[in-house]
Amino acid sequence: MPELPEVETVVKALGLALPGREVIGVRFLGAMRLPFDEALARRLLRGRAIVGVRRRAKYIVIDLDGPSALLAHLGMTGHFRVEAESEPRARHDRVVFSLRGGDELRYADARRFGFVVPAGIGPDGWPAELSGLGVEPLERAFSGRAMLDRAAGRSCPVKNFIMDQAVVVGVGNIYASEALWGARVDPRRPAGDLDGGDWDRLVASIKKVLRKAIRQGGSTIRNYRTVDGSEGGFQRSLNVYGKAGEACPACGSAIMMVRQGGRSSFFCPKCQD
DNA sequence: CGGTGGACCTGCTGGC
DNA sequence: TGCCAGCAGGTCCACC
Repeated sequence: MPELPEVETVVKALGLALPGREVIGVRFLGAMRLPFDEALARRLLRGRAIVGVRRRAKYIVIDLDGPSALLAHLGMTGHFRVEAESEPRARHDRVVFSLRGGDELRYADARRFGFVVPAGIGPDGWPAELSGLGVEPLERAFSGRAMLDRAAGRSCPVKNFIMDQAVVVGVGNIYASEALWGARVDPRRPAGDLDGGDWDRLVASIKKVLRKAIRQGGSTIRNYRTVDGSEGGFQRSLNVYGKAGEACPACGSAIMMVRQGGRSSFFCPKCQD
């Protein structure tokens, strides 16, 4: 489900709803990718106020006062809701945090690829679990020059390379295809074969696509919803993702789909080479 | 170390 | 109408 724009949208919504709220109870309802230590969570969280919500890569960090936090990843189908405790539980609710005042923060995840866990904050200001991640794509350090160097000698397809979270974070299957189309780069080209001009265009395209998608609240293709249940809007701006056989918006050629690393890639065989 | 492919899960859709 | 293959926005691990 969620790539950087979707996670960013969720973080913004949680950031409006949660800070100042005190956690007074934690319930683990079962079946998550990572086991949830309910006793530890109660000890770390109960009686503590949420002070902020931030994003690193596709991870969500919910900070509490003191050296503790909740670390979450939405996987493919994870989502948070903040609603009154009187609202009925959803089928796939996994963890419920009771907040003083009667609301609950609920994490639900049908496919269980995501998780929420209590986490400590390390000396770098982030949970230790987040070490080893690549550069944030909207920061200045993510540049064509840096990517040209990073990709030297790499033979994997450029589409897989830009989805490698150890290289650059936040780019997933939708925005990889969209950014490559915008930069007119064939997703099948070996990453190490791109020249400086290619990388300048591709990096600019990634930034542009992600920024626009953030402005539109992410893409809702099927599952994704923000915290209040509303949909994103960027699905209306997609040029190639999910559009095999349709006309390329730039040249009218039929958009092609190929499998790369077990994922579907969409591109225009005429514009992208 | 780098590249590839499968595993992990459930739910929905499209074709027969 | 009903069934089933195939596919889904992510990550991790084993194997070459």
